[in-house]
Amino acid sequence: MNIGDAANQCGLPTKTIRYYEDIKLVAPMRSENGYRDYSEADVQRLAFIQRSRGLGFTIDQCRELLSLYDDRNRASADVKAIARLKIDEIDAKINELKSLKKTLKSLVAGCQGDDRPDCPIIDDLAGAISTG
Amino acid sequence: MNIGDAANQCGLPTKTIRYYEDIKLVAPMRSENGYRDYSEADVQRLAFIQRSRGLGFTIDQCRELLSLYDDRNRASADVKAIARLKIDEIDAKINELKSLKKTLKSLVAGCQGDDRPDCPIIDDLAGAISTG
DNA sequence: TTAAACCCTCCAGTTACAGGAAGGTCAAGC
DNA sequence: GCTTGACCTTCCTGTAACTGGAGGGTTTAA
Repeated sequence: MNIGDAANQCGLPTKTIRYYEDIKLVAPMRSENGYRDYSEADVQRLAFIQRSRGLGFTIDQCRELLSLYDDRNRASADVKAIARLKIDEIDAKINELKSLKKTLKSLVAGCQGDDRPDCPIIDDLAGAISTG
Repeated sequence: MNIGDAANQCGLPTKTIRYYEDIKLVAPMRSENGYRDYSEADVQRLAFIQRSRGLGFTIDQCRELLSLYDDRNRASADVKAIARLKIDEIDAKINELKSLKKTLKSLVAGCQGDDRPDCPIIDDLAGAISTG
């Protein structure tokens, strides 16, 4: 099938699919007219990538997952390890964001928020010791 | 002072400082030998950016904050609004990550994690209906 | 005088695509 | 047979916010 139909089936834009071919995640056949020709397996592979990306895996992690997907003898422990790593990454990111939020909230709480120029947020960013 | 000293004082790499000049966040004088020459005000400005970036503000938001920092007649409400916006963005990102984490955790929980190929994580990514 | 430690500009690479130009192909309708 | 529009192709550029490196000039200390 042509790239447009493949795109409809896997839920990825054609641009993205061509990009994935560029970086060698998928390798469809070519028709005589030069058009890409996707098999069902190709589309499933694309859908696999789409879901993995949606879960926050990077392209490199997708590549690793794909090689496990391809490997009929893989150990499920290998897959689990990658997923666990991702969970740890997500946790770290969440904690970082929480800490940022806390700081920002305390700055916002200390700011009058009126039409006067007095602003502890700016003072803090400028390096002054905030009194809040 | 030269860029190296400025870098030490504001906590940014020289590469980054030059980049900030490129995108017109700071505009130091030049010495006769062509070297950048930073005033105390320049360094404070750089430190301001460094703290803002550290709090997760984008460069564009930093630009906005800087214009408020420069404006002695600004309303603190304007600053507060930007900070609030950032808090909302952070909240959205946290929620998204939490949801991803939840999905991944349930997948990991369903996976045996041994040396057998049977793996519900891969099955799920491949689009099969997981039995877990 | 020479070596190290600075400084300069410019170019390429990073991540994961998106947008657009310029052109070939195909199916439908007149 | 011809045109129109919807496809498809490749190639180039841009995004965010830098980082690394090449190739070269300057300053400072020994």
